[in-house]
Amino acid sequence: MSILSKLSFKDQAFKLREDAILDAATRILASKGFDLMTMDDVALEVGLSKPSLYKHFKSKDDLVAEAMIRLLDGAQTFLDALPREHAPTRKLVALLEWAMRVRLDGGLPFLPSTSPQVRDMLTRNLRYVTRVLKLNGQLEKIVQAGKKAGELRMDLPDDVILFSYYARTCDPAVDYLRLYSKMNNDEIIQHMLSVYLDGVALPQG
Amino acid sequence: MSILSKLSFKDQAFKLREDAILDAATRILASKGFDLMTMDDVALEVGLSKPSLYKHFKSKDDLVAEAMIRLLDGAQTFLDALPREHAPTRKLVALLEWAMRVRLDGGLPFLPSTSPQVRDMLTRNLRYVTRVLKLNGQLEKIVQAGKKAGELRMDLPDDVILFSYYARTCDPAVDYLRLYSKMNNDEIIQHMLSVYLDGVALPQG
DNA sequence: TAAAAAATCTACCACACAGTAAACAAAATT
DNA sequence: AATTTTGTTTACTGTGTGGTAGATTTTTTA
Repeated sequence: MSILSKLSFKDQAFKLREDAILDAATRILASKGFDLMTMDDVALEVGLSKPSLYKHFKSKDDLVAEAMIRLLDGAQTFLDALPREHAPTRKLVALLEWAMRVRLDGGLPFLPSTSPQVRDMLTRNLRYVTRVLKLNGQLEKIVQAGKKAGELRMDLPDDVILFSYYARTCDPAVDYLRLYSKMNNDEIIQHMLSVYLDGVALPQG
Repeated sequence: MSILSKLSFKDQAFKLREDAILDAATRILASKGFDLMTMDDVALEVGLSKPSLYKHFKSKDDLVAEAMIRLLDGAQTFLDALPREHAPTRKLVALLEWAMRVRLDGGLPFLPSTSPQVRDMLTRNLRYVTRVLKLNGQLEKIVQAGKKAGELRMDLPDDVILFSYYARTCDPAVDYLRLYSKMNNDEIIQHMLSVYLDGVALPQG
């Protein structure tokens, strides 16, 4: 076994542990939120001791930011994999559906609308901000294409369409529907998409 | 001055201080969120010492719950004051507009979607839950009336319309529009309402 | 104005949690 | 096998904050 392959094996193991930590952090974040998540929680869940976490992530903020970055990377990968020929709205819907499903499966919501402190912490993380800007730029183009194609309302500013879009990925209505309605995940997603696209009002005429 | 009027004067002063505390808590909650708000913050802002706060509210949770209750009472009052002859959707829109304006003026969002802990804390507060249930019951009836009147989509469950409604009162899109767009509050509100009612998609045909 | 009562504040406690130093164990290297 | 190196853990520190006891001031009553 060469030095190189040994190193890569080590790195592989290291990466595996890192993913396990991120998985645990993601689960706990999704269930308890940032402030109630302690580093001891994460260490217990992943089966390591707290100091070992700090070999991988230099702080709690860093750990959470990395979890969010992994989520964004997943979104980017999903978006990149969509057939180029799909209509703009179809792409938007597909990604939103993906984000909702991630969340309903115990994952994190896209937007950490949760609290100002988390938002501030993330905006201080360059790696995170870079990814947000990239994704945002692509989605902005898709929205503009959707308008041109006559799929999206021209009278709404791009901003409004986009921010409403992001907001749907962390919409508390999803949580409440899961808690208090008898719907399954697919029904919840379909209704949320329907409200986002067509609104709740009956079109007159 | 009789004993009775003295007592009522005292009570009045007490009530005034209590409102001042709630005002301060509301401002701080709206800006920093629950977890970053400390009782020392509130005491400083209102110009009292911390122990004095505890003469009015037995805990931080209690203080925050009372702030939310005051907000709900405001909503209830607003709803009660709406002319009975207004169409259902008009009532819904008026209340939603009111809630958004409160928030844009530095008040609290209706739904504490912020974090699971706050939600749990509130659901343990009977006074809060009672008000939520009452308001929810009335809004449910308005939604049903709106469907009957042909204003709201019949194919959407009441749940979906209602939870989406609540979610709009704490929609992060509002924050982002305020931060990153050049719109004034009225424009933001109009666009948010428009998206809720009619969606972002162009109606085909 | 003196005594009693109420309100308010200073100074503190207890606890939870992020982060770390140093002892300890395991692996790799010779 | 001996030695170094790497990785892990136990046990701790420091800080921030919710909450409180007791001193202190203010107000009320006589």
